[in-house]
Amino acid sequence: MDNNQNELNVLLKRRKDELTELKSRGVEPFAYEFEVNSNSKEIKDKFVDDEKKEVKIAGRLMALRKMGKASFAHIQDSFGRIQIYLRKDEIKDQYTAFKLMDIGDIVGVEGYTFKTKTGEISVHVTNLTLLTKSMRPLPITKESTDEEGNKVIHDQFVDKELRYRQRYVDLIVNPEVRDVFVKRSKITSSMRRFLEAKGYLEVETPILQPLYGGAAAKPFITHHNALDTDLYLRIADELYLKRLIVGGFNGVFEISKDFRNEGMDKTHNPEFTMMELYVPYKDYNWMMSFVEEMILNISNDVFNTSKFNYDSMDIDFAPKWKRVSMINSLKEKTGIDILKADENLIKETAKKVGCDLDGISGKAKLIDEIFSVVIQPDLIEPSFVIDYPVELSPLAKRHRNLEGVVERFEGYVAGREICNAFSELNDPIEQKKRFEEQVRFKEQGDEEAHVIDNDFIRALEYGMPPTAGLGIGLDRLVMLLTNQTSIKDVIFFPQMKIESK
RNA sequence: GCACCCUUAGCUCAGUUGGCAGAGCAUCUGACUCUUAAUCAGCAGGUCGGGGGUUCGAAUCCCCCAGGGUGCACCA
Repeated sequence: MDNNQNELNVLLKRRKDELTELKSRGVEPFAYEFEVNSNSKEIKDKFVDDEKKEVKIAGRLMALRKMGKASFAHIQDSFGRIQIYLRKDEIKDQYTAFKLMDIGDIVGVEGYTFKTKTGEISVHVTNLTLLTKSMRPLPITKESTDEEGNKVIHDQFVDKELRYRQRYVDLIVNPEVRDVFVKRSKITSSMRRFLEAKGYLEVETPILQPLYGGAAAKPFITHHNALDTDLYLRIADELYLKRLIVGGFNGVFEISKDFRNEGMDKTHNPEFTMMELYVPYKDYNWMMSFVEEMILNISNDVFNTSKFNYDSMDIDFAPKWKRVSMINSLKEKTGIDILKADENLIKETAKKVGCDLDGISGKAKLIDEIFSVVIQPDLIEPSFVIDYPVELSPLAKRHRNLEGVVERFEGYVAGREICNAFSELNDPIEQKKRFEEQVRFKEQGDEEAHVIDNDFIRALEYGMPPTAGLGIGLDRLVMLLTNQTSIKDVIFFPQMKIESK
């Protein structure tokens, strides 16, 4: 990139010249360390009027107001911004060096706290050390305060492409971006603590797999040279985690990346983060309560509330979430019993409710499609949709009472799916039949149908206890809790096309 | 994958009917010891995303390409 960079070259050259000039004055432009004993936030929080407290802080110069023999500047550290004040008569040569510094340079500041006559808590500099000379100009944004005291940002750095490709710049100049990712980290660690406190073991299973399974999706294919064999990047953790339940663990979970070779949009990135949990001797009813408890716990832990607003929708994670039977709700909305209806009737119904049937075949997929049109958009408050057609769920256990459905639920919030869970199928004979059915789907052209995993069958043959399993898409959960409508805004480095030139 | 929209200075954006490519900020020069979107004066900065076409003349109209965004399709 960087086409047409004459002007940019001028700016880069200027900074290079300054670097040379600083070196010739004996200033090391890339220092080795600097010990701090405070930060921008702590200084502001603990400031007492008339107290000149000695502090050492470090940060990036983000605004400069040079006035001949005295200057103000704002430096930004990982906690925020604070103003510094420098006088030539006090810091002498360092003031000359300061005049060669730019927005973007990282400095170490020694000084004492004070309040300016306009009331801003600041640091009066007694020693200024250049820590890193910035060789490239940052996008300049400016902040002001309107009459109501709200912060107004001018010339905000908004180019989506540049922000995603150069996330480091985005993080420097758009503080709210940083907040989202801090929240993301806290959500993940809160979830991890919750699961560990319940006594479940965090494990790691293969990302490179000779067979892919556990979900309906197209995989990425890669090649191992020494084994001279193709391997798949995992599309789900499920089948390996269930092998570990066979192995006797009292509950295992994994938080990690899955990969699906499919389209990209506001809710899909080719690599995404999943949390999968498997707990022996439990079923999907137990898991529903568990999800309610876990999500509530995370929202209270990280946000101190169970109430959120997502994309103008009010959401409350306080239990108990609504239970919606897929079969019954479809009966109510369309008047047909989808389990008894034949494919033609279902197809007619699908057309009637306005489904786009391109590329959709088979009873199960038609049902799924009708559901997504007539039910899903109304699931704003946290809800569990329960009891799915067996054809859609080859790894789930048949319902103990209802014919044709499995014990499965998906959690929906704000019309979006956030988790998927079931009573796990542990009958190896039936599992084999279900896999064989998937193979038939595949032969009929369903590219996403499961492949048969004989080692997994073998594991089940040794005996897997009744088990409840759960998958939560972390990225989407983070989107909900941080009110982001694009998955790209909760992933540091979303997948982009390769930069040309 | 399909449709539509966007791409002009380092950043944010104007640019009329096709008629000399503009502003603010940043940079540069100078002034300025409590400023805060600092201020004041001056200078400079462009292959208008790339390529082709129409035209006396294209940032502007047409075609192709690239990147990005949005919607649809598919999926979690």
